[in-house]
Amino acid sequence: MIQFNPQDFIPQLSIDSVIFGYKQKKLHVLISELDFGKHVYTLPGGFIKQNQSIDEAALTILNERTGVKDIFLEQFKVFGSSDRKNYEISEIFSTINSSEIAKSLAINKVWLSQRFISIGYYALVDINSSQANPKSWFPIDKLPELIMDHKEIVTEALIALRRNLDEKLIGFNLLPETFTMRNLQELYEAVYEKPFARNNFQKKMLSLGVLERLEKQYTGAANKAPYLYRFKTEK
Amino acid sequence: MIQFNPQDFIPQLSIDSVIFGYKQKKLHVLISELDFGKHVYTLPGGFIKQNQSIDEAALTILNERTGVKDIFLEQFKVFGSSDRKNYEISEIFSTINSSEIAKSLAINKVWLSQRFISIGYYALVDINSSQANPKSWFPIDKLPELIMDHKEIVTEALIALRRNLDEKLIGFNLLPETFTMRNLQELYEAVYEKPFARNNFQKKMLSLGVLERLEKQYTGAANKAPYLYRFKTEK
DNA sequence: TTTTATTGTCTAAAAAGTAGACAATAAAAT
DNA sequence: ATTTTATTGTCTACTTTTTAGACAATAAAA
Repeated sequence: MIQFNPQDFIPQLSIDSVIFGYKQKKLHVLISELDFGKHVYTLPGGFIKQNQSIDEAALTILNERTGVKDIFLEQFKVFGSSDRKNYEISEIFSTINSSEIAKSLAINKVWLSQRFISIGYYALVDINSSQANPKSWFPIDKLPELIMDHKEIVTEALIALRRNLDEKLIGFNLLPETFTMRNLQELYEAVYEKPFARNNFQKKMLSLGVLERLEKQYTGAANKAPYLYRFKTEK
Repeated sequence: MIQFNPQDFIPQLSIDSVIFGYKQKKLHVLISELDFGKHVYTLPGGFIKQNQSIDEAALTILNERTGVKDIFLEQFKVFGSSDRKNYEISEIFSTINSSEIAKSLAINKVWLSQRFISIGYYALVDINSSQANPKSWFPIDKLPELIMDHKEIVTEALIALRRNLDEKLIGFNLLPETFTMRNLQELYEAVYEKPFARNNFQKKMLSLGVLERLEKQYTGAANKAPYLYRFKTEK
């Protein structure tokens, strides 16, 4: 594991990422829990190396936390109020998860306690193919108390997700490789927090021409087996 | 005029703003021209004071350049590629328009030649109520060669504008206080670069319930006089 | 008084979205 | 083997929205 060295990073600028996952028919968010005396909850975040683009920096964070690469990731808003400081010096702990390194953090306390402007990213991952601790996934309506403005960042991320789910057809990133139409509908219902009519939802999705119909899924349930679908990459 | 003092600002972070205006039935963008030896064209930009929010900083830039305050302004994207440096040290000149201060710039050359991450803002102003030099307004399809990635920033700003024009009903910011339905339609046609059907455009706009119909506008033209409209603030 | 260029709005047609209905089916219950 | 139950896939009708065509009203010039 590497040493945290302030001069390798861009000062006063951070990245906070809202990593969305989907399980138990609910939208979840990946939260870092830090235990130093009291428990503190934060969004996964980090800093930008001098030789790294902001997208690469965000990808690095995502990769560290979930083990997933090659996933949907997009900046959505910058949080830059003038009083945006971490009075608890806690945000930084969320970016480095080794107690060994914690010692050197004291040295960097000054660096870290400056005002920070943060670029918000949101990511969509399939929880099943993620290596994050399952306990780190919190239902979006049952988040713990988050530090600083992280709650607001989640709220804004959800707005961005809703705006893009339909338009950019990114929902598939939250599901496993194959899924039923019902799975997809329940995902939409979780994101928009409202029900969709089954018949019309199916018609709409099929009309988009982005779903490939596969074999049927026999689960043993006493009813007609649904088709599995896969998101068409390209031809 | 104030002295530029690097330690008052957040390092390696800038703001570039795409200030849109509308005249002669075309969308225009405000461009700064810098003459040091050869002519260089840039977007109006600046830096963020340590005690300023990013929105305040963007507003300051807008105000300096156009004299307009209380106008629509919104961040739309961060530009953060790892090689984003100003090899010509020219971007900075666009942020300070006094040759007197230019001397002190040499001292800050190191500060300014670092890699910069830039927050893109776009603004909508009524050109008629702006104090900017009319020659600084360029039609968006006839922009001069811009430094760095400023051309790309304009392209992204236009995408953001198109996405929001309908949804947030912000187009009125580009027009004078009162305008005819034809004015409004031509604005939309300029932004989207496509024609709209006159009858249906009018029906649609009126159905939104945000326009207040005023008296007729008699211009002396040999035809039926159109109504003037005003954007309803609130009641 | 007639002509011309535009404006405001009406109606019909097409497209998209919504709601109700029902046959098909996988497996459990009889 | 037959019936029952829960769900799925799709069809049709209805409603709303969007698009296209038409035309009377009008301001000022001819």
